[in-house]
Amino acid sequence: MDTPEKTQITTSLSKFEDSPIFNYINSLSPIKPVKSVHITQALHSLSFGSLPSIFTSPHLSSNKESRFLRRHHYSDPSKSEFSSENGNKVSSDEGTALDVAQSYDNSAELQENFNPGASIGEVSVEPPSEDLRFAVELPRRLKYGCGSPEYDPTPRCGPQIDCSSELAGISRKCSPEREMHLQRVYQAEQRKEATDCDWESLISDSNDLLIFNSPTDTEAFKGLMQKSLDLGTSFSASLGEVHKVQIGPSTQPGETIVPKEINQKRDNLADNGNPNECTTSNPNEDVDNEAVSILHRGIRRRCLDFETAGARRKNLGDSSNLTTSVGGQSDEKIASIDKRFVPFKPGSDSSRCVLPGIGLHLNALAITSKDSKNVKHETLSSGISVPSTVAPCPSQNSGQELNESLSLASTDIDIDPTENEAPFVEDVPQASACLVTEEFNHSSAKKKRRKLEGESEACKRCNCKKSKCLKLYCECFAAGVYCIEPCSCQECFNKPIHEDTVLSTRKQIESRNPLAFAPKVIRSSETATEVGDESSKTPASARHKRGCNCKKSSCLKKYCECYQGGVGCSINCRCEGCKNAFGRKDGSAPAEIEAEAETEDETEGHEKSGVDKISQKTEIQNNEEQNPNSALPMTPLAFCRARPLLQLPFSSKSKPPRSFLSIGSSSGLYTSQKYGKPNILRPQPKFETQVQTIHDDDMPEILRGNYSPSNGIKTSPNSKRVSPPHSI
DNA sequence: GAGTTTGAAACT
DNA sequence: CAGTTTCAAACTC
Repeated sequence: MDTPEKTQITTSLSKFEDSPIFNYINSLSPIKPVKSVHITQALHSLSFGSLPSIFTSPHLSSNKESRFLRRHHYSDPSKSEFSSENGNKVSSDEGTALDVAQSYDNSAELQENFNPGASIGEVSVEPPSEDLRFAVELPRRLKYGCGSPEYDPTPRCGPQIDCSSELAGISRKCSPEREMHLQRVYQAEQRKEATDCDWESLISDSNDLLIFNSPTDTEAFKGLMQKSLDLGTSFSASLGEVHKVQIGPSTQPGETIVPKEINQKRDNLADNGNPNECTTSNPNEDVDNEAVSILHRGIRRRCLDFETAGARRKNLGDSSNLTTSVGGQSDEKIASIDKRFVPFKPGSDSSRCVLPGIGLHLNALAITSKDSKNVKHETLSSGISVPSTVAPCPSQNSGQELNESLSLASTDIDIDPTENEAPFVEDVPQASACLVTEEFNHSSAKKKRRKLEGESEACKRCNCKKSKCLKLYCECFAAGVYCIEPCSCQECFNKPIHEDTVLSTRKQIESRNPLAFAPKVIRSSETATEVGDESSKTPASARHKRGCNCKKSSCLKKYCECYQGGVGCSINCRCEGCKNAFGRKDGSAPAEIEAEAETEDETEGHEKSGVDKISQKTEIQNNEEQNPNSALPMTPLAFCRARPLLQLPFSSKSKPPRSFLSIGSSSGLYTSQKYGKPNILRPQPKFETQVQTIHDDDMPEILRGNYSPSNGIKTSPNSKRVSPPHSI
């Protein structure tokens, strides 16, 4: 491989030598050089290897080239596309040229090319400033552009090719109205494209599912998915550098990003258009950047989405890494991968249920058998920590039927083209469902809710009337997710529209109680691993963070958070007459409980108070198990204290840290089981959430190893409320 | 579906 | 920190 590539490279280089001038000329004339195509092809085949070795920057160039090559490939030189591409081509050439000669001229040309107006072709009309804006708003347009009917739907190689050119055109038009229009078109087009590309279909499906209100979200997810495909993530970084170089040191990072995104998007569009066909290049690179930017946006809007996306992202990244390792990846592999991801994919996932992952403490608490199953599937299949939100949130498409069964089944079907991937899919639908549109009737939502809850609590739906969904009374808010359609809340402020309010409120609450949004139930890894009997295992391994304060329910009803979470009561509980089937406060086994319950009923109240102390000792030991945190906490905190919503802002600012992403997933009910580690966290709730997330993403193995509660726990057993470790 | 019960969350 | 109030879920009818 190498040798042939080198030879090709040499040839290409020779050509490139000419490139500077050639490029310059090209820039002057809209007509594209035929050579470029060949070169690009050669480069394409070459892949990154050779060039990159020479320069760091080359990676970018190489990547671009590959992209460009594709484009050229697909598009005829005569077409306008080239004009837009010229800039790109130039850049690619530049990369090579830089390597060889690093001529300033080239850099200058490159800058020009990059400039919005740079694309000499027809597209390049816009002033740079607008382009930047464009880039910022980005992906949407790009994609929309592709989808937009205005452009030639009939692509030669694929619709997307044209799209790239179109994008440029679109970029010109930037006006918001245009965007709106484009969005509409885009959505419509996606469906059309679906036939052409599985990817697109998948994505479109996800859209249909509704998770994403805005196309941007979907795109973000797309980006994520694509990201998974990334051949070399390293390239993205290198790209960033390259852009800077090309653009000029003076340019700020933000600025640099814009052009990058644009180019990338263009490329991506082209690539995406025919994933199967085009896959050879690494569209992923671009995607990463895009995805990140997009994600941020999307994330803000829906915590859940973020989490899921992040989780997926990780997953994708992992998978991608595997695939990427192979220099020239076969399209087939990628495609297969994509398919796998697809179900997870942001689009599908996010669309349906929001963030299971995020901070669904409550969710975490209540894990139904289904949930657990789902989780298991996820873990097993992907090994990824995709939070499976239990509740099948009704998909918009489905209509109200949503019922859990439907949602699950339908989602699988709809979303996944690949049935094999089904396990993944299941999770996805649930999560996405939560997000759904508000269109659903509240009443129906309640009914559904009850049904779902009974079976699985995956999606939180609230019925708040006075709290405006800005207090912990609201399950959605408490879970760190935005309210969605199924919610029958009144005067709800827990919506993306009121993001600021939500965030500020969360901060206030956290200031009061840092652990307020931490998962309430901490589960040990043991529980997580086990598929079968959640209840049986969970009680032992998992415990409610703060413990309950039940007096009349005997911890036998859902009024009891411990019971609701499927965990036994612990020392932390102040409950009276505890009969928790999952484990009494005193530590008696569930079975015993039943037998004893009757006798104890009266006495227990007293006993507990008295016994509690006694049991405390024993439990304390247990707590050690539960509180593995001591060791772990550090890592989680380090990652992020983030809570879903709070994190969002962060994510928006900068790429969502993995932890962030993971958080979502981990926090999710199901995730908690998976990760079982949470027990470790117990002592410090915040950590818990964080830790969990961390586990999911990066730390899992470590945590798993650590998770053993054995670590000395510092938690104060007596006080239900753990002193919030001051955050960070 | 309406009303009651319950316990967490919020407030004082 | 303790007591009270508020709130929404859970539950019952």
